[in-house]
Amino acid sequence: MQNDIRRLRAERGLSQAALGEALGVSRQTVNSLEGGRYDPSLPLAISLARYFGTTVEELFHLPEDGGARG
Amino acid sequence: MQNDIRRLRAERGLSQAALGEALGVSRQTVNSLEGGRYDPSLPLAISLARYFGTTVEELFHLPEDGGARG
DNA sequence: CGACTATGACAAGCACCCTTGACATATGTC
DNA sequence: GACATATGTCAAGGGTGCTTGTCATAGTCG
Repeated sequence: MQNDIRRLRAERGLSQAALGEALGVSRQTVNSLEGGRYDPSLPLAISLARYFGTTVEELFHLPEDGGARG
Repeated sequence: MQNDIRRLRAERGLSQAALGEALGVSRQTVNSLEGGRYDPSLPLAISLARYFGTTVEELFHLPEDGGARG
């Protein structure tokens, strides 16, 4: 499942550790999410979307989703 | 974590089993989600929101959210 | 009553989310 | 070279999402 965490974090000049702290998770969790190693829990996904001022649907993309290609 | 699954399902006249089948999960999963026994995974949450024509943020409410109380 | 549907709930089991702790590389500063 | 920050990755462990299987209750239909 793809996401835009890395891009949004970089736009804000945050380190993975700083983002993790702001969200109440470890830096390894942020790193794993950015690397697509696994999907966040629903509460964490909502917290992430809120933190970046966007929505869960904008931040995370289902595999069947296709993306903004067409 | 609260959600509006039961209400939306009832509005459509679906059984828990029918909804589960439409989403690719078991009826026990639907039952547990409605009963608030646990939160869905992120992919399932997105699928649910889509199925009901709403958003994850509308369908699921963080505990700190307060709700429509004031 | 007998059969079917819908719902609620529990148990065991597997996979996954997230944690802490650790090791490695790359960059920048002194 | 020594130190600090930022990132990537692995391991072990605990909590939880979802599965199949099962039992119980309530309502409807014959």
